[in-house]
Amino acid sequence: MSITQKGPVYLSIYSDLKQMLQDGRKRPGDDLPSENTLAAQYRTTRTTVRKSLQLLEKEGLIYSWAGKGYFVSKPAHNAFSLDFPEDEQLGDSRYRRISVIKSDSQLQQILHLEPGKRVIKICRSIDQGDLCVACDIKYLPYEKGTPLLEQELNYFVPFPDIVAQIVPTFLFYTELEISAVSAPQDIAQVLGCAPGDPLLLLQRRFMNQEHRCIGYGARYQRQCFGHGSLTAHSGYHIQHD
Amino acid sequence: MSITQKGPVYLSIYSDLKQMLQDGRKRPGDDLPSENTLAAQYRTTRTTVRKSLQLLEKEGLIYSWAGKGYFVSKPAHNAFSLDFPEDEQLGDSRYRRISVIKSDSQLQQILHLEPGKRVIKICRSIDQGDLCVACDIKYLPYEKGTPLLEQELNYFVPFPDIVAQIVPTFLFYTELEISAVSAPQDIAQVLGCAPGDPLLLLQRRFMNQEHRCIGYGARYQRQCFGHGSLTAHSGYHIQHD
DNA sequence: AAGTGGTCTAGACCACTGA
DNA sequence: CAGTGGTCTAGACCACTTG
Repeated sequence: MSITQKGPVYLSIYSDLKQMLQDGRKRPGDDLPSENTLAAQYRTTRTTVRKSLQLLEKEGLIYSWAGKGYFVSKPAHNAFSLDFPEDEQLGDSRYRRISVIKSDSQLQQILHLEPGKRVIKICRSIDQGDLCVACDIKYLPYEKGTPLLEQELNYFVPFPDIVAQIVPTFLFYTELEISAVSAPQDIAQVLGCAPGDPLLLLQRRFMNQEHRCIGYGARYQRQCFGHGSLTAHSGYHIQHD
Repeated sequence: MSITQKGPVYLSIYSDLKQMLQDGRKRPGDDLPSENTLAAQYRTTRTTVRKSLQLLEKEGLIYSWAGKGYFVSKPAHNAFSLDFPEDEQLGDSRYRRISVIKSDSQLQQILHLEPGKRVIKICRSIDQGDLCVACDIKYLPYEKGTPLLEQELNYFVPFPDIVAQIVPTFLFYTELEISAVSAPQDIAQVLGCAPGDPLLLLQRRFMNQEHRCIGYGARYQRQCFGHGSLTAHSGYHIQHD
């Protein structure tokens, strides 16, 4: 039954089964051979067979139902994975400015700050050649006596890593909001585009476990030459291609 | 050592270890107790301990290095998951029109068709109350003699499911491209907005295993009242909250 | 050489689904 | 009731890393 002969047994079983899904021999909703059947077929034990099946289950290709068996699942073609490019990946940074400012009411609301509390503001413009493709404003609550932070800001440290110095990296998550806006006057000037031009607005909110925002970043991104758009993927091509 | 007493042993070990990550006792780069150590601690076998560790590994919280041990990984705060809302989730469909048209050169390029080949064109507008929030154009290569397809198109079948009738559902994946555009004349008319207004343009390309586009959809989406933007998430809050 | 994770065996008992 | 998956035991051998 096994075509693949090299490597661990459980990988042979795994790829044999996966092949059956990929060439349409097994379709969504169909059932798979039982663990015992497979164990007999491959002359191995249930433990090994289970390892193969759980690999497929983890990938979302199949699911199990105790007492019934394994079944082919229906792919979720609406679940996308998206890689958010850091500024550095997007282009070169021409303009960069860090300042500590008094928070206004809007910032106080976003970052849940007491009035008068100060925030670090990081501005940046990102170029590709002569063209400015994006500009970026980030805000962080300012805590005095975090020398590390002040050090790091002089280098090109990705924003999540900066946030991770305030809160341990497992204790926060990120929300990304993607929208389209007309270029405001000041942004248009930085980007060198006309006010009113359509821009992608990417807002990142870094949230702690209590779901409070501990860091905020807004990137205005311009459309140009195949850049300036975001791409995401769904389906089973990414896994092993 | 175990705090959790209910349920399977491997879940106790799992949540104990996870707790150590979440409260900062173990930080990215730190090593974890060895399988043998844990097995002794919990008075169980390596097999059971491995099950716990592989759960954490699958979630991306830790990784293993044969011969060395397990280590806490650095979270990828740039990897987002995004749920693409189907038309039905977005609002009600007011306008809907299906037609079979001759492909022009642009469509032929997108869908890799021979000249003259016909395509199914599905137009739709999506409303929330009195407001049109999005409009949507989808293209599919037209194959005569697929009565199923023609049936389904009269109902509200999600686009991926329609594509799945051409190609088995495991044999294609989706690419999503997100960009910002100025509303073209015709789209503006449908949406009831001014030409030139900023719109989110969401283009979906359904690709087969040979990376050829077998279905295309473009949605122009308008900004309004907290709707009209896409949100994505990254980090470890989604898993078990 | 001792310890680590990776693979695998040959059993066991359980709760559950279905005829 | 026989069959299924879920959990677990108590071993084994391997390749690898580290002192």
